[in-house]
Amino acid sequence: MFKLSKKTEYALMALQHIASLDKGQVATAKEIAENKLIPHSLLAKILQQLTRHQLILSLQGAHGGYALGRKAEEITLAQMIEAIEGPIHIIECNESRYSCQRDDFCTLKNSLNPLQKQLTSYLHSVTLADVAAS
Amino acid sequence: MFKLSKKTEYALMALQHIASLDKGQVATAKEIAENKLIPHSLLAKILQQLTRHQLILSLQGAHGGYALGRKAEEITLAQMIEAIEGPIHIIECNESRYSCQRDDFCTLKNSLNPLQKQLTSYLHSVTLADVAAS
DNA sequence: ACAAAATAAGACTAAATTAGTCCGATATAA
DNA sequence: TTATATCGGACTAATTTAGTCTTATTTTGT
Repeated sequence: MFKLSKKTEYALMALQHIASLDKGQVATAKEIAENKLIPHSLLAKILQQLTRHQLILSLQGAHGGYALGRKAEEITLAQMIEAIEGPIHIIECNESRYSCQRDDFCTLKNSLNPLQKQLTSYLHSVTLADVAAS
Repeated sequence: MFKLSKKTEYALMALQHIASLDKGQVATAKEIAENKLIPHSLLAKILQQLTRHQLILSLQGAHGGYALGRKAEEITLAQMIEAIEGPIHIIECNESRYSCQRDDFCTLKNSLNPLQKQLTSYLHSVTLADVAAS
């Protein structure tokens, strides 16, 4: 499927939420889950991934929660998606460690290269600030 | 995953192959399968789908096979992908019959609309002629 | 008429991915 | 020291994708 996963959708919703916080505020996984109707323990996992990728930062313990890791203008859509789904390759043979029996004659990779480039350059050009504005 | 399925890859390979035929020639599923290293019975299914969507036309019986249904310049990448994967929607809530509990407050759809539009307009602008040229 | 070579169609199985849950550990504020 | 969080990993269930198999139909050539 040429589609973002539910996890990614949830991640984007959560990031929108976190981006809307006032400076100094944090949001808990529970708050976000209730606010956006996302299963709490699934969202918890997603927020952990975003934290590992440093899109957000976490404060542990009571009164803990999440805040943006950097300015919304500096978080690209590409980074958000790739934090959850891994590197974006529209076809499998674009992946780094992929070796294919068709290597010597298959031209699909070349044929779809423009699409791959178009897409990734677009995803790098849109930021959380743009996404959150809507 | 933000990726084309194997079926779609196979479809594109097959279309490239068929597009390269001389006028009046047809290619059998078996030929294409051997040429592109695609499982024969899977490819057979894929070619049937492409036929139903009229991207190619089939000649049944002995000496039968497949040929392009119209000029390569008139077959868009969008049509090829959608013949196999169905309508392209980067998020689920863009789908026609999707109803969502978050409808009244979720802005994700709006936020990602530019991406959806960018992508589909690109896919409609590229044709099999472009794809086959590589 | 009949055999051979194709496509057509649908049921079916297996593998992989996605979605979601649960639990025990750790961190921190009050 | 208790309550409230995040962290991390194992686990299960559901869905999608990939691929197979079988039977029927179409068409050509003999």
